[in-house]
Amino acid sequence: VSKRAGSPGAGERLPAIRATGFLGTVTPGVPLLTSAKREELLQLATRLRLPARMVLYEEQSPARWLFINAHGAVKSFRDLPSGKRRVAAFLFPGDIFGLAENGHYVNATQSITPVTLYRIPLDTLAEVFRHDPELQFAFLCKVTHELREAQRRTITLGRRDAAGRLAMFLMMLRGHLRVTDDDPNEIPLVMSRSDIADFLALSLEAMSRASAELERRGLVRFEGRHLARVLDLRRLEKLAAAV
Amino acid sequence: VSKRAGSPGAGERLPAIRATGFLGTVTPGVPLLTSAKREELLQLATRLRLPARMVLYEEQSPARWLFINAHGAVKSFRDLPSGKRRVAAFLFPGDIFGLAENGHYVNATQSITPVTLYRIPLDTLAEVFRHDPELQFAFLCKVTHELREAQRRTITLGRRDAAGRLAMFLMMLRGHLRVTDDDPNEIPLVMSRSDIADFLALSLEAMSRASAELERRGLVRFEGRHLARVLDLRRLEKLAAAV
DNA sequence: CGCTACTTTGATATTTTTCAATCTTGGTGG
DNA sequence: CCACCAAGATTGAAAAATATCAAAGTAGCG
Repeated sequence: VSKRAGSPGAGERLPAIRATGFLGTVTPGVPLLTSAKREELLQLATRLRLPARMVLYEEQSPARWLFINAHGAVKSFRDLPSGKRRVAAFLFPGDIFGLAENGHYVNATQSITPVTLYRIPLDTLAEVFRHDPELQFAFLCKVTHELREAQRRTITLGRRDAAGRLAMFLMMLRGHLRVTDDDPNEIPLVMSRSDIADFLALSLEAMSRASAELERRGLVRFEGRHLARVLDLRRLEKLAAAV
Repeated sequence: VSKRAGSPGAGERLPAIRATGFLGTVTPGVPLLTSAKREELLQLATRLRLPARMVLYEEQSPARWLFINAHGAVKSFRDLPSGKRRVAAFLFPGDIFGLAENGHYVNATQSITPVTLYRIPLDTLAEVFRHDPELQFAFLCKVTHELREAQRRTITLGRRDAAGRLAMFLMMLRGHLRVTDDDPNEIPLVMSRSDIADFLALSLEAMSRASAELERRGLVRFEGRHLARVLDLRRLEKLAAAV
């Protein structure tokens, strides 16, 4: 088995697709694809390493590739006529993006950190799906997984209170931590406050006040701009769950 | 080709799956499944006819079937600890529901009107997917389609103004009208105001005031509880698009 | 060390929620 | 056929929360 384009660093190989099965047949935590299948996918993909703040594609531009995030963070967003911006999703390693609608991307995407991506031509993918049901099934599970996350988020946004929304966001990020990460109470915040505000549909100021409130109540401490330390998980969970 | 369980009435056959492809290869409006494939699906499915207000399954209950809506309307929802209810989706003919997470349904579902559903055992479906990539692909497109709708909704909910949210909802419903329907300006509202409020994450009162505002501004007239007549499509679209 | 971008804080305005009461409508039974 | 009932829907007034506008404070980076 040859490694293409040199030896990727740790965490930069084609990652397991992050998802849980929808049939109850897939055990959580078990990768959806065997390593053989992943190797097969690799043959189709081009690896890209890109710096932070790079626009991957624009809203409504013609869709040619599907992307798999292997390392780093990407945001998917839309700019509204009013000048507001809504972040549709943050994409972490193991996440897929670039699913299009009638041949056009729906959201714009931009790297937040330096990223490593695998890029697969959509027509190739369609062809592969025709011949490889197992591979397609992995994608189906993944998209289903993302659909559930989107629905969950819908419920998040239904909340009135800014602090509760932020709590849900932090718990969401915490859920994305790899088990290998050192301290599960340290939540890295790769994105800016402004990005979080756009994600939670809050004004930047409301977002800032919400984080101040979480600190005041002793649930979380924000250490610098890029780390949230959970101080009282029990109460943070409770706040995130409620409403 | 035999019709099982007698001759279904119009609109109660296994419907085309409502979706647009994500590869740009599927022409909008063209059914994802050939009639042969639909017939194949039929062999696996059980047809159910149920009255209005029937609970199809509870939140977090073990998932055994996937459902395809053939006729009528269903709501998918979650009840929150506070007693509030959030409607995750309204499901119309051609919609699929019952995608589970680790073997359990995520939302509860209830029929709004009398419905005709096709029910397919999940394990059967998994088996079929293994052997029939084309059929699986139709489902993949459908789930992708629903993911986009969920993301769009996320943006809807990000709006502050109740009237704008209601306008977006009405435009969404209008998009679901079949081309065969008589007057594209008559939007049937099968669900209650309360359901709409739960869908838009508004209080019932705010919902009511929002509809009053749309009427006052001459965009829509609500004729009885179950019909919205669009009076000024241009301005309604504008209101729905803005922000 | 200073610039620039990002973030926080303060005060006011706008909007929605909440609580309470009234009004409609559709269905039922006398 | 009509009156009544109950669920659903509307309206009003006060309370709570976020948006907005404005200004000051921080931190990262060259």
